Amino acid sequence: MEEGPPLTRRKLQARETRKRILETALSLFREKGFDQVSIDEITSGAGVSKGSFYTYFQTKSDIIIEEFHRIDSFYEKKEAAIFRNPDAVARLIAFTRYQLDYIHKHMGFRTLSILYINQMSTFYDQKILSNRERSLVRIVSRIIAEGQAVGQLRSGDPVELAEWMNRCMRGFFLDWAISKGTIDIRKDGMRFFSEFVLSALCTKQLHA
Amino acid sequence: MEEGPPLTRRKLQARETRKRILETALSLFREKGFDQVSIDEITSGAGVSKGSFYTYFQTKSDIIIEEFHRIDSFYEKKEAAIFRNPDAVARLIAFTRYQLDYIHKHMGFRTLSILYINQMSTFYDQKILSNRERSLVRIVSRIIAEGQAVGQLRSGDPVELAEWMNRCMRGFFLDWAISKGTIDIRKDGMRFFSEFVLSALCTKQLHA
DNA sequence: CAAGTTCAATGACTTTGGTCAATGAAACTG
DNA sequence: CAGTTTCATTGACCAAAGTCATTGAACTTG
Repeated sequence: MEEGPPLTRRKLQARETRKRILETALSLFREKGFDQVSIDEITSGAGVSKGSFYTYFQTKSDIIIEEFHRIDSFYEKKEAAIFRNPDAVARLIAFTRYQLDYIHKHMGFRTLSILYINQMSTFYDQKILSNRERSLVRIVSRIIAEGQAVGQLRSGDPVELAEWMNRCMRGFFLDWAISKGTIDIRKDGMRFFSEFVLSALCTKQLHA
Repeated sequence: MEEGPPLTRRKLQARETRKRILETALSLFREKGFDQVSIDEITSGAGVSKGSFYTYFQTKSDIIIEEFHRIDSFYEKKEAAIFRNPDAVARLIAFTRYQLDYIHKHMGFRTLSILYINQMSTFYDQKILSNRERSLVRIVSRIIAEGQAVGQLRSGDPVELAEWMNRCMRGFFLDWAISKGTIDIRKDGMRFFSEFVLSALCTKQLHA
């Protein structure tokens, strides 16, 4: 999958150090919460110096970013199940349900906040959220394209429509993050999606 | 408008101090940018101690929050002009154009980032963005209700629909903030709104 | 108006995220 | 294998946000 870099002993050691920092940090975050963990705590826990932390990560929240990428492999894993649904609308609903469940179960609003804050603050942007290469965009735009082919969904560039749909959901996640989880992510999220966002994608209204 | 608290000399002095801090801070932010201004700089500029800053504001970004409220009086001022448009769709488009223009001209993506970051971080939430009392919600839900009455817009609770619409726009602003202003807020924002969000509000599709 | 209370204001102090010049072992090179 | 370069690692250092015990003038009370 990846190209093979020359794996010298040094590189191996470096990779090991990076991994140890990452895992120590994640474990501490899980235990005490992001804000309650200092970088000194992470590095002394991992048995490295503070400087080492910064050779591998730009900021404390970069650790969270690293974890975030897992969501895309989750989508990949669910792709087949999503496409087992009969039509585009059912697929989009299934997709959204998986998304809400995953974020509810594996991320939480605090992590999502950190992610958004990181993305707004950092200048060396990794363009994580709006990267068109993401599985998120790939899967949704595929569903949309197929829905258009059978006339179930409105016309327009499928990738752009996927971005627009995801953007609306991002608005929901932002509201959720700001509400500190007060909003019911699964119930309110599904309602917002199926009652509102989805209808922007359909050629006719779903609801009388 | 406000109830009259007993205005002792002390309270008067306190109000004056608060005002001086606020204005010094805003002026420095405008001059050098939020991140380039330290609290020490603000307080020494205002001729008060650092502790004073924290008796009036919880964090540095609270200053920005204070400014943010101006946008609602801007909406109020534009309300009449908005309602001069012939129908609900035209009004919603006009509203959105004013919104995008205002944010483009008077806020900028950095200020918006700070606002969102503040809202996600602070625990003593002032619930600024999703507060149903805001003019933003009042005006939009009024447009929607009138649009429903003449059958131009879909049915549903106007306040909820207004929140949903605003949420979608918040998604756009988040993307804009993350893109560091790379996205063209007025062009792309109008397109996103009129081509996508708006169609979730209409009984029939606008575009063939 | 004297004694007691409030509270705006202070600034030294703590915490913590982030920097960077120095180090030396590992990796090249001829 | 001696000389040179690379680069992971270090930890003292810095900047700046945020805390809090203390102060004393402004207020209240009897």
